[in-house]
Amino acid sequence: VPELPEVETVRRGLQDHVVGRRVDHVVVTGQRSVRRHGSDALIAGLNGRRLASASRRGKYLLVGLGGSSPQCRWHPEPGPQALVVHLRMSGQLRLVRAPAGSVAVAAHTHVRLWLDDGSELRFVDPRTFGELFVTGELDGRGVPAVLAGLGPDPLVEGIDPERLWQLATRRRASLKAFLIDQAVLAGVGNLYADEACFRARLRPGRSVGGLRRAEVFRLARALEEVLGEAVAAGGSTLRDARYVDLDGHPGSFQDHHAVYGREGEPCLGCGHPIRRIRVSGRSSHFCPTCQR
DNA sequence: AAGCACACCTGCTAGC
DNA sequence: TGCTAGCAGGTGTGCT
Repeated sequence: VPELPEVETVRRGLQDHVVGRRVDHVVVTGQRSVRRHGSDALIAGLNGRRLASASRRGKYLLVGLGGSSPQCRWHPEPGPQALVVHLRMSGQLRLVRAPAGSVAVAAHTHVRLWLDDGSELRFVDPRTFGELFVTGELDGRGVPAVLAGLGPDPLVEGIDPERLWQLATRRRASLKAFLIDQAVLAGVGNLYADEACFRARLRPGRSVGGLRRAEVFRLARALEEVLGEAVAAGGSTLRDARYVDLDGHPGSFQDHHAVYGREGEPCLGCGHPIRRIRVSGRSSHFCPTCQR
């Protein structure tokens, strides 16, 4: 559920309240959240480091690390490093500004970072799909090598409709599968794919290779609009998957969903009941009269 | 070789 | 009312 707009909202919170702080102490209580390189590597990579920047690529958060760069056996490469965070399905980053240790620790808190201003950054994740790791090997834009397979980020690089059209014509898969493919665009997930399809008046089950050029261009515009509005609204917070920002506040874009989570409810455009089907294994919502 | 099924998890809910 | 089976989905892997 956390997709580009939700992760971007968390990024902005980090930018405003965490960037510039130094990590004084790291505690890992959930090994699965640090499974990529292990807790020793995370602690060694973060201890004493300055959190120098907060960027994002797709659904990945990238916190640039400054300050002393320890030559340790876990991060022998010289040059810049970054803390990479992926929230996956249920991960949350929460900032506790009260004196460290004075606020009850929520269930499923797996990593705690004590910062030099007395605040504490916590990683909470009931389903433990999310992860944190420190990596070197950043390219010129500060993107880790492990994320090299991601396509352009709609907010960072923008959406090139011509490129989207070129990619679409070579495929036989569904429009839904195309949109949630992170190599096509980084950051679009099931929810915003459905909302963009509604705005472009295209059914998610359409074969993407069968789309006309004008339809793909319409899709590019729809994606830009939906993602932009969702970011402005602070993302979507659903009933079950309760995404919240750094301060625990929900987003409000769920109040503007046209189709997602609205099965059986009237289409905002024509009143016809919204339908839900499975496309490429994903729950897909659409209006059968407005979308072709 | 692209495209698909499946595993990984826990919390919520629809349906007995 | 209480229980459980099923569903939710991002990504990595493995199979076709």
